[in-house]
Amino acid sequence: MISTKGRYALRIMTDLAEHTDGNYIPLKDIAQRQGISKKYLEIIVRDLVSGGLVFGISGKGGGYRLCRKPEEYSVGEILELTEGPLASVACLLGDKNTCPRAADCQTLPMWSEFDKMVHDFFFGKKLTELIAK
Amino acid sequence: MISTKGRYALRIMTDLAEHTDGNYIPLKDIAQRQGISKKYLEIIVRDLVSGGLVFGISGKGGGYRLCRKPEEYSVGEILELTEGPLASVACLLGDKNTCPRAADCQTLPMWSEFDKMVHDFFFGKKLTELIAK
DNA sequence: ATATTTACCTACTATGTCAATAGGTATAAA
DNA sequence: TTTATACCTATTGACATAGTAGGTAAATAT
Repeated sequence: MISTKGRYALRIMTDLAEHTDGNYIPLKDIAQRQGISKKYLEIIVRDLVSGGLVFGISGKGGGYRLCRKPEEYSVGEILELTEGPLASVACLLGDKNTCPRAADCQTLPMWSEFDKMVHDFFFGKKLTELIAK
Repeated sequence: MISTKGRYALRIMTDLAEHTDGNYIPLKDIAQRQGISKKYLEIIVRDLVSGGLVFGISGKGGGYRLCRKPEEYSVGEILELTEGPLASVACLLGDKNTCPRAADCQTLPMWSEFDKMVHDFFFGKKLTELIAK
């Protein structure tokens, strides 16, 4: 289940993509347009900044801006940055934490197949596809 | 993320499917074979019984048995029974709880598309496909 | 009858995650 | 120097997860 964090992150990104006009967009505006608490968005946008997806500057006239062109972002990288790995089962998370029963597990192949499908879906989907209405 | 409950439920079901020989299979055996605490499996198998997927009888010689033929179970119904709805975002859960912004939401169509893909994947996958090695 | 094996039931708990809120500091422009 | 913004640390209430503990009821074998 995708949490609010990832969903809101996506809405921040689409909002920024739509309101790009050379200026920096203050978070207050995004919060208002999206109807989400600005305080909560601060937490989320921080991840986007530290992950190098958006750029922020302080002070009057400050705000946020995308680092790249909207079509160069995949939904997957936005979700992974804010939600953590998109793995569908814990068994597929770490490389070293592999379950001792992995070799015999009858369900593992299905989880791998599912995981690949999910990964392909979200990393194949570009930010611009959400905006184009 | 699929939790242990759903994953273990699936392993109970495949175990039952593989060890069907006319007799009832005690949970103790399943727990041993699968290396999972029997106490915890009790909780999970209860859902399977009340959901009508398996049948259990008490007493010596008792245990559990599938209600249908293995090929008549989908992975999806097993997961939904034990994990609850497979919805990927809260927005898609209730029919009445629909977000007031649904009509304008730019991300909702993607979540719907994703949801359908997940649903099709798990409901299209039969229990027998996990066993066939 | 009684012992044994099994399902079935209720309750509890430790840990962690989610979805925020609160209150502050630093920075930059007017 | 005021104002608007980003940026930072800490806290909280509610809920879910992943079990554990200890019992009762039912059915079979002896």
